[in-house]
Amino acid sequence: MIAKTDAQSTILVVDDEPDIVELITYNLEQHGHRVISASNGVEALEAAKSQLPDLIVLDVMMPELTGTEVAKRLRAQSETASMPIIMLTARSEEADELEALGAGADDYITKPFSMQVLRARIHALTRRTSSTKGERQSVLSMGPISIDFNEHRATVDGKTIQLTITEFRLLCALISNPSKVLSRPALISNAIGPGVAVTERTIDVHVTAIRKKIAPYSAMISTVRGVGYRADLLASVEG
Amino acid sequence: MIAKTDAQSTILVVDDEPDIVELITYNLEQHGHRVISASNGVEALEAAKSQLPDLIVLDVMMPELTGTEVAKRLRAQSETASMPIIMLTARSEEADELEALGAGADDYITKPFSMQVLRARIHALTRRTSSTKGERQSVLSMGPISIDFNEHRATVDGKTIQLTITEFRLLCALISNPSKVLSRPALISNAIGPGVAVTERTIDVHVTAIRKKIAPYSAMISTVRGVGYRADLLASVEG
DNA sequence: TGCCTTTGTTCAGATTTGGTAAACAATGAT
DNA sequence: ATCATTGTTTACCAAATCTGAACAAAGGCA
Repeated sequence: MIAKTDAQSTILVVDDEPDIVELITYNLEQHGHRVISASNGVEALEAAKSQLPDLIVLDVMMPELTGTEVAKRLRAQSETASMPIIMLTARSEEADELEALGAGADDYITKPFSMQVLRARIHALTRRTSSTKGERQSVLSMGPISIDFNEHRATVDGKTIQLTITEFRLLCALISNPSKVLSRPALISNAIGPGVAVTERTIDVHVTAIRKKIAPYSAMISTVRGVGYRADLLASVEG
Repeated sequence: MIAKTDAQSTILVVDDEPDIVELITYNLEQHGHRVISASNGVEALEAAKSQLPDLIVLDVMMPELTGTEVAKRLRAQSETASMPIIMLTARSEEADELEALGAGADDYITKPFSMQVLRARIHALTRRTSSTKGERQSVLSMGPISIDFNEHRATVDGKTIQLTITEFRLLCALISNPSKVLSRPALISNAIGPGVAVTERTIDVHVTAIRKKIAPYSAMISTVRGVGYRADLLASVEG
């Protein structure tokens, strides 16, 4: 989970101009996305429903079904209701933008646009949507503890502490979900590997090790009896 | 009343020009948002951490700490890492936009902008985050008592109370069914486990324990003689 | 009122759960 | 091959918690 990039997301590109579709498709594929396309609203709705892409890039001006209308219908269907939508348009009128956003679009870009900007916006949106984790930020901190994902290092009060891989991942999982209680199975799945069968008590052993190493802040990882563990700033205050 | 006022969101507005702050504040308040403001990056970081707003409107060009830098630091703190950020800027250079989005902003608007557009984008962003953040209703409240499932934590008048797992589940069952009487067998099935055989009187013991811990609101859990228990706001009013 | 049922409360044994050390296994380096 | 490091399991202990029993209190009813 830690090294997950947004690279694998599937993106549906909808435009009635083949050139535009091809341009976007090519560029996004170059950057590691899986791309499917549609050239009109009806196709777009079908593709969205059957393929469940992670994001839709949707042209507003299309014959028959406009992008706005497509967005509305997507929002009305429970399977696609929360699918991120970026609208493309040649017109930059404020009214158009309001209509698009009102129809349920998450973002609105006017043509001509730079592919870099489109990618940045796709990234911003998928980062938020793509499930619960995966802040790609390289350093994340919680009170006196901070973690550098890239360098695979953790520091307490600015001093580096020596964590093993498993301990590091466990601490990441806990700190990435502040105050949230994570069950032992969830922690195993996060820190050791999904589907790997290990005793739940293994987690306890690692937690003990981490607590020793983050002293004097060991209370930041609190045990929730019968449920799991939680990383929390307040816990250390209260004792 | 049981309904809470999270219908309108709290928004942090950050800009070093007082006029802009006032304009945005006034307009957003007119539309039912709660607004807090900051005039520089340091204030912004403090406010974001202590107030935990639902969204931040952040000017890029500020003395000392730039908006981009503020965004990066927010993303690096686990408490604020997933806070939605809309960047404002006077410049519409592509490089600026990429830098802002790269720093973790969710959206980017160039000045001069229309308040309608800003509101529409705020709406689009809060709609998305409020729906995806709590994968399931993570917090449930009834008067002074509230329960957070993710954090596995119950609070009375904002103060955390220490519940055992059975007490926690029992309270959940009761509060999830406001004013509804739950029989002891139903409570056993809910809080202890379906099919688990325990004496019905065990529930009484746990209810007693809960009542002590939620004092002075112990009357919120009322006994219905011969039937079971009920959690109810009104019960505490009449005392 | 007096009787009987239901509920409140306390308490102690039984049980579950978590902390930790140590044994054991696996992995990787020299 | 040997050793060091890390991961996992196991075992034992301590602590938290559950639960049934016992008794007191309250409520309902004739």
